[in-house]
Amino acid sequence: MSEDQRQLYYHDPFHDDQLQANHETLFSFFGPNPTLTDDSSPPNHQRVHNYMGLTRLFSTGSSDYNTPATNFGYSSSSPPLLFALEVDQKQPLAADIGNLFGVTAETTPVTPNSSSALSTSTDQAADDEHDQLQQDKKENQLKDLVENGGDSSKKVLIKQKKKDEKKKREPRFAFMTKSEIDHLEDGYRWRKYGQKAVKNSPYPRSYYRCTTQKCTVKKRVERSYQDPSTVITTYEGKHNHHLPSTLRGNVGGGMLYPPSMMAAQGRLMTEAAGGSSFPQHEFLGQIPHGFYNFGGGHGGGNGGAVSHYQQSTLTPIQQLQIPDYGLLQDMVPSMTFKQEPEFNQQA
DNA sequence: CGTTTTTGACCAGCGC
DNA sequence: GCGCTGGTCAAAAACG
Repeated sequence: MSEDQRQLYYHDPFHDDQLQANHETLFSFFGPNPTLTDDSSPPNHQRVHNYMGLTRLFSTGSSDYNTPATNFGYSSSSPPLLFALEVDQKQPLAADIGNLFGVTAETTPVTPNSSSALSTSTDQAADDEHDQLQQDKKENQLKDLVENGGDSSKKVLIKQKKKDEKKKREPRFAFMTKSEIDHLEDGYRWRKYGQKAVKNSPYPRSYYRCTTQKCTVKKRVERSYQDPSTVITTYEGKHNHHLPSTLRGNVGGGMLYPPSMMAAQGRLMTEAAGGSSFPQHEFLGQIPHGFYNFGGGHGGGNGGAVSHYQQSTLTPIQQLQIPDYGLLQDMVPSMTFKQEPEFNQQA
């Protein structure tokens, strides 16, 4: 591992409250081009292609669109996570995070020993405590209402119940992506339904909804104001459908890795997940042969590469296990993760 | 013409 | 209660 990569790892664009990381899940797949800390360097290196799809990255390739979530072991007791991914792309990125995690349950406190550049764990704990207080408060209010009786109270009660139901949020998973474009292609079709200015940030936040009927998955896309080259994509909910067969300028379900990712020795920032037990695996060796030769960057026309990729035999990694999250390699069969040594040493 | 994006308005939660 | 902020709605505009 290079020093640059180390720097990249410890770059912390989320120590502020911009991401609301304590509610979310952030995963980090930083690549070998640690430009997060040095964006002054022009992209003069060859960007072989700049299109990728996490759809396949995080799905096993099986037809079970919920498999990744299952494999990831996300449950009501799972702490939030946040991925960060360097894509170094100009073309859309595919990122099927929503389907990846396919979550339905609420998040619960994260393990307190999670070392985090994101400061998510302690914040999460505090937040949950706060949530609990709020919940207690509400319960007391409801109790009062019931005890006092009366029609008006009933109405308020109903309203309150509705509120509570409405407030139940799907868990969220946020990805950091080093990208020049905001909305990253991820294999699903999204309709933008809102855009808001973000406090303390010159960059707006966009709100998208999955266009598939009865699918309630949403995602938010915003650019980090601390590192404008980084896009923060937050998924909420679980897709109840497969990838659309027809996609705009995309290959349905196709997964194309950018070289930066492929050579990334993809690593996971594990602090939110308990931070530690990633075995040392190499990633580079699993790049499908000839993968770099497809025509990404030319806009579309990448079916051949997908075909090639899909035909590639990827080395399964059985040992990769994330505490509380299950086997990540089931989700990311083409990738191995290197553990940042420092993450082993809990502060 | 159907779909998607834009954008101002609206609402809810929260802190003061 | 008021103001701020995040999130959503929905009509109009833009797009393919």
